[in-house]
This record gives sequence, C-alpha cells and structure tokens, in this order.
Amino acid sequence: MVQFTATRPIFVQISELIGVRIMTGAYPPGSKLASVRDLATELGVNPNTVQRALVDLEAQGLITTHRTIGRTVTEDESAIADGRQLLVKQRVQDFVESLRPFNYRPDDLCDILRTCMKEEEAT
Amino acid sequence: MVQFTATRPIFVQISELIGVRIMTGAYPPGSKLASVRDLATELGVNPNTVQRALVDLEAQGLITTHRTIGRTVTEDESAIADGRQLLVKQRVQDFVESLRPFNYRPDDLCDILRTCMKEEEAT
DNA sequence: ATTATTGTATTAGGTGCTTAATACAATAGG
DNA sequence: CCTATTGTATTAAGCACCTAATACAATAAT
Repeated sequence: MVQFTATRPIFVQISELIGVRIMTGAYPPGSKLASVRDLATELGVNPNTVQRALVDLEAQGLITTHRTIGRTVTEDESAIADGRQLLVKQRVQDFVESLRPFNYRPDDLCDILRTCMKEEEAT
Repeated sequence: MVQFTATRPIFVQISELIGVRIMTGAYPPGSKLASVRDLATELGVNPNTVQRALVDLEAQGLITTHRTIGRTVTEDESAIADGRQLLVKQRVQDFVESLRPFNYRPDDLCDILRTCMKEEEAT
C-alpha cells in the first residue's frame, strides 16, 4: 500500500512511481511487471487506475505490452536514459522556476539545498 | 490573464500566486487587494474560485478581511517572513525528496542546479 | 481442447473542482 | 438616508478522477 497525494491524479503518481523505478534500475530492462490486478491490490487502488498509468508508461516507451503474458520493461536502455534525463531536468526547472520570485543567488540556493540534503540524509 | 496548470486545483494556484506576491513584497503589508470580482476578471476565473483562494490566504494569516472595504495584506511582517521561510523550506524538501531515488551527491545536484539557473537567467 | 491468466472495455455511481447566475448582507461614501 | 461596492451564500450544471462490478478477448500452460 502506497500513500498518494490528494492534489494530483493517482494514475499520474503511479505512472511516475513505476517510471522512476525503471529509470533507477529497480525494475531492470526486460523484467516483467506485476499484472494490472496484482499491482492494483499492491497499491491499494482500482485496476482501472493502474491501467491508465500503464497506458501512460507505454506511451512514454518505458514498457511494452504482450497480449496475455503481461507487461515488461523496455529493453531499449537509451530510451530509459533519455526518460531519466528529461524527468530530472524537468524537476530541476520546475523547482528553479517555483523559487524564481524570491531571487535567490545560485550560491545561496545551493547552500540551502546542501543543508536540506544533509538533514534528509540523517533520516 | 494567468496560465494555470491542469494538474492542481486553480484555487490553490491562485492562493500560492498571491501568497508569493505578499512574501516577496510585491504586495506590501497593509496594502489593499483588488476585490473578489476584479481579481476574478483579471485572472480569468470565476469569482467563487477566487473566494476560495482568499479564504485560504486568510487562514494562513497573510491577509485580513474588512467587511465592506475589501481585503488588505496583513501588517504582521513576522507572519509574512514565517510564511516565506516555511514555503521555501517545503519546496526545497519536496524537490530533494522527488530526486531522492536517483541518489545524486549534493555536489552534483548543486552543479545541475547552477547550470539550470544560468540558463533560466538568460531568458 | 480446456483452463487460467492476461489485457481491455463498459456502465454506473460518488466526489471534488469549476463555472454560471443569482441573491443577500453590510457599510463606506455621497 | 441612498447607493454603490464589498464580501458571502446558494443552486444547478458540466467535467475529470476514482471506484466497483462485470464482461469480453487473447493466448500461454496444461
């Protein structure tokens, strides 16, 4: 069972969750994903919601669907690497953009970031 | 007219938009806000949606409501400073958390951040 | 060939967000 | 006192997301 945020659609969060696992290697290229029904149970959501997330991931080229076998992580490692790079870049950009009105200097923001990472590390 | 993201409720985005303007001093302490109806027109949304955002901001202690005069930014500058610190901290934490699975070293993440800020600056 | 497992599609109902159209309440300002 | 302006409340409608229950389609495994 996973905790979801109320502010964003669950299927998007699931898509990102699995996408990140693929991009970090937790789900290796070619490995088999659990079935829609199993994932739904595991995540504590409706199968339809999982289905939407998986359609998303397939559209991104991160997974492949085999009619009755199930789904597997793509073998195309460059697609995975590209996805990872894009996602990280997007998150960094969004972060920078969200703090833009505060006019931080790069050095100061880096300091804040380092401090936060040290604290998180301690967790 | 402002551009809103589809993924989060508009009233939340408006609340943040005005909140940030207060925290950055764009809306100084004690200054008068536009009326609900004017803000709705200006932002291109329904008055009810603006109303929800403003109720939010009042709950945060950032604005005060005067029955028929309208609303003003709080005079309590420490409340504003506290809000700013909390918001920035939250955003940094969320950012760090969102990239946690990728296991970046602080130095590397700082480099990525700096690069992104330089590019953004050029805009 | 049969069966169980897989993905897929459909229908219905509930909830929250947003808009629209009103109406009411309170009071500053003339 | 009157009036315009302010905040506030209500009702109805549409839409997206999510759940639930069910059914169908395809095929690997037996």
